[in-house]
Amino acid sequence: MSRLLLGRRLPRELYELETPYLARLLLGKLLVHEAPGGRTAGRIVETEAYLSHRDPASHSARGETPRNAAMFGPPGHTYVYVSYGVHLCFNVVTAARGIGEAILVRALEPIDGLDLMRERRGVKSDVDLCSGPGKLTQAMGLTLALNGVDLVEGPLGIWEIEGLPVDDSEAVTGIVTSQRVGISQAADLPLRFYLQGNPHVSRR
DNA sequence: TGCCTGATTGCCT
DNA sequence: GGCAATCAGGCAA
Repeated sequence: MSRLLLGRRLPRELYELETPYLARLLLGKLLVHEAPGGRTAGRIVETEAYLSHRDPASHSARGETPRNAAMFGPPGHTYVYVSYGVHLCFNVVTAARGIGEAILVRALEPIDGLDLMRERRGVKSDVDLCSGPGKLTQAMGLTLALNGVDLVEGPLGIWEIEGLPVDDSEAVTGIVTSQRVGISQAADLPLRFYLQGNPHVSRR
């Protein structure tokens, strides 16, 4: 996918933008992982914002612990954690160091390295490769070893690409704002964002 | 120390 | 639609 050369990696300053605003801005951007086994990349189609102490659903709401320490780290780094003891969730740390805000990437549209994704996931349909937070970490080969790493440089990054090919199975008509998925605290806050009509969004 | 819950997924009925 | 898998953190005792 030589188109990558036409894009630019998102700069540090971008990750200091207001978290809900940035969650919308990340839609359509490309998450790229250069792993030893090969490159995988996916277009971000669904995100959720998690705020600091003012958001009881956020891992950071009760202060810093060894588990959520990366969430309090510098912006533009990752926060990866184990969910339900089984799956991993991938977050982008935002706001200044010590604040504790992040964006959960909930779904990707597979763009590059599809064969490697299929191998890792072992599913029949390509729609099942990255259509959920636990699915995409598996498909992209993300591990706990990538918790706290820098997205501005290194093997894992987010790119803005000119003319990125888009899934044409359904027309994308805009950005939808809704309630976050799978939480009970502050469930009414409109902090989930996804591309309307995109078949890779986790819940339609 | 022990119990309960959860930013989920996939298999079973 | 129901439910098990599987484990770390939070909180009660």
